[in-house]
Amino acid sequence: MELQKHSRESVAELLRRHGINPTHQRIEIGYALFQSPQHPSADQILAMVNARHAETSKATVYNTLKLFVEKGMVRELIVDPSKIYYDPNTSVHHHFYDVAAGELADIPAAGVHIEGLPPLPPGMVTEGIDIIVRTRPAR
Amino acid sequence: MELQKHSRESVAELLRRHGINPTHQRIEIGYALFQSPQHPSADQILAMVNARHAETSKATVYNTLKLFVEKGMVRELIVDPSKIYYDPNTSVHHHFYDVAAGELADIPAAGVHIEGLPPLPPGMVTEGIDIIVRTRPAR
DNA sequence: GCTTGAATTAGACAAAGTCAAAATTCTAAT
DNA sequence: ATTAGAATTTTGACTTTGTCTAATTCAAGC
Repeated sequence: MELQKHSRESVAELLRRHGINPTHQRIEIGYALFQSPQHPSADQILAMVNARHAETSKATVYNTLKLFVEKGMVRELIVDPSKIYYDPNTSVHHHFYDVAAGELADIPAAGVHIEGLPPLPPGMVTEGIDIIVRTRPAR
Repeated sequence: MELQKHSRESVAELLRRHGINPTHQRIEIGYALFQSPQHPSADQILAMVNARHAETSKATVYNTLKLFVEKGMVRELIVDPSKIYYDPNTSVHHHFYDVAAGELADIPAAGVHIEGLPPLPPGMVTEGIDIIVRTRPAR
């Protein structure tokens, strides 16, 4: 399964498989992302990568995440108006989003059906369908 | 229907109905929002309101939109990682989002069903369910 | 008119992400 | 090993969106 813990070696191999040259910084960024228990944002990845000593710069993190997305290795999640979360699971799935904690949890797509959607606007094709179940703690 | 063209008078009445004191600035902001053919962002509303002459400040637009949301008159749509779009239609519905044009279109909820969602995480309640069909022009 | 609280303003500020140019690293060819 | 060009990273400035703060204005009640 894609979401198993990765070693730095397997991250490098994953990068190569997606047509990405595995530089030191890219491996560290990929490793941090795939090790994270939550879908991290860019600034969280930056903090993780640089936790022990400076490994990489902010711009490199952003540039690298953008490359990962372009190469289809990672998915952007847009649930918060001020930041992007990154999801290493590119298979079709959806999310619970706890708005109080700012945390995402995967909903497996298996068994989830949407019925009754109207036809697309003319001339358009679907890029994806996001289902976000916004949750908050019960009071 | 909620989405019919509004006069400034009917915007004022709508504000009162939502427990909002209808000041001049609030009426102008509400009028711009309800007149917009698209779901506008804050900066678009600011530009519309101030098109002929300075009617209000940026901070007032943001403060006012926040109040409209709190009072349930307007809904925030989060489909773009860098800005919030505002939707005067607070009934349950979903959206097509053209990522190339940055434009939203309503999908009426009637007939739309989601089946197969798992139970919520323990201790949580649903605040809402967003379905966003991301579209792009066909090539 | 005065007072008080609500509303607005203007400019500063913060956060997330981007940009541009310089520096550094990488890679392939010799 | 060296070189050259491409790729990548770095640094600090910048942009955009939204927030904050203190001063000012407005409106309602007395």
